Amino acid sequence: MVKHQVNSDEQQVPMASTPRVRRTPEEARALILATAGTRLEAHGIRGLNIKDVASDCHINHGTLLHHFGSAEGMRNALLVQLSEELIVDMAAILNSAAPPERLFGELFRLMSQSGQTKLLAWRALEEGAENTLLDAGPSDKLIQQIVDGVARRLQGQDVELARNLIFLALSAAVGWGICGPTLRRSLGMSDAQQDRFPAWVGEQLPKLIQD
Amino acid sequence: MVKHQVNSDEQQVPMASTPRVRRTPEEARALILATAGTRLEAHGIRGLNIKDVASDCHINHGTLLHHFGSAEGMRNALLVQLSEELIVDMAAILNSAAPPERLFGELFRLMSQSGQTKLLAWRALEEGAENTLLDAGPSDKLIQQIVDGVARRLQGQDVELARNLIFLALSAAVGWGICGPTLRRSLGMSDAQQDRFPAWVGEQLPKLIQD
DNA sequence: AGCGATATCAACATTCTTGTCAATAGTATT
DNA sequence: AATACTATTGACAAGAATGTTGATATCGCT
Repeated sequence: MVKHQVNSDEQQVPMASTPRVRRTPEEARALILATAGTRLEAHGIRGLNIKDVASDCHINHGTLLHHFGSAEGMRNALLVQLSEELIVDMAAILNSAAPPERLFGELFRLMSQSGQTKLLAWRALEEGAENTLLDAGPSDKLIQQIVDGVARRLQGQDVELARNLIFLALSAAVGWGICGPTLRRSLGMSDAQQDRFPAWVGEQLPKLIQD
Repeated sequence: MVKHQVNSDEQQVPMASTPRVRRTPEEARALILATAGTRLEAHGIRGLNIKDVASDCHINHGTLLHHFGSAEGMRNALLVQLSEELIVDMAAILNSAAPPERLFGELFRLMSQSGQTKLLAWRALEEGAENTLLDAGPSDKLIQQIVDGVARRLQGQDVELARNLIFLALSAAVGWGICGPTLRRSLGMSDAQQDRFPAWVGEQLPKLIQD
């Protein structure tokens, strides 16, 4: 291990005075959240600690706390951002003219691959069963978006049935997004078959409506 | 707060010498795992730290480490035990003479409420996407149990379809077990309707077979 | 009863994460 | 150019969780 080589020359120069990058609060928050999102994909929930996120941003972790108040604040902000992104993507699908089977399949694929889903599931697992607040935030708006969109597409069908179907699709999307690879291996399912799974779900679920 | 009242009398008695309970290793492990399981239900994953589990057992956390080697070892042992319990319950359902709709419904309910599911999901979330080993342990045996059981009940139907159905049911069970209450609230679904959901799933999924 | 094996305990050490604080350095405004 | 504002930084503090160690008490065995 090489220690700091302090010779007479370097002692004169007082450390090259690290040039600071000063961002607007918006820029800083955007940078941090983007990095956090990347870390969530790459390293899972444990990648969402402020030290590592700040390190990836090349900023001090105190700066991160300055912008988000706390580590939990950062995760909340990330959840909000991911939810908003998900809402946009979902609206695009719901407003498209795609046939129902594509509709369900795409929604399923979107939900299951979203980091938002992972964050919500992780919270539900971390906190006990009693503490599932989630404070009517962007998630509720998101779900409402889906319900409205699907209801619009089903035009006058049984609302109760539609709600159950959505509930099933969302539950499956969450479970598949989290444990999909694990279940796939255990089932001896091929990669190709797993890739087709969202489309298959999209084809099958609408069949339950016409019954 | 009452401090240790040390008077001249008690000074003679050198601390009442806490009576130790000495268990067999099997008893100790069983006690610890039972307590851990209870904590998992009550406090979520965060309840599975060795300090709290040991405290609930009224034992020192060093003792816990003595029996399981590490905190991760304890969680592994809990996962194994929960898996074995789940296998037993599942075998009872699969070997019963219940009609298919009850079969699926009961399997769904069982999977979704199992702590085993929560532990598996938590691992997948904590570690990044790359680390989904799970070492072909009791979970695989569990899944195989289901596949065999369902295949026996379906007798000669399309195996590919059956596998997809199982995949769907398991994914939905995982997602529902974790995020069910959250999704329910967001969907504006009543408690009663959510209670009927497993049964509904059990009725609907078999319909996809006869298609 | 004496003895060996080991389950148990208390105390300490380590590592990780979060959080605090005073000082510093860009940026905009006057 | 001087000044106010604040984003940024480094160093330190606090707490939680895991792990280590030596001593001790309990049980089975002779």
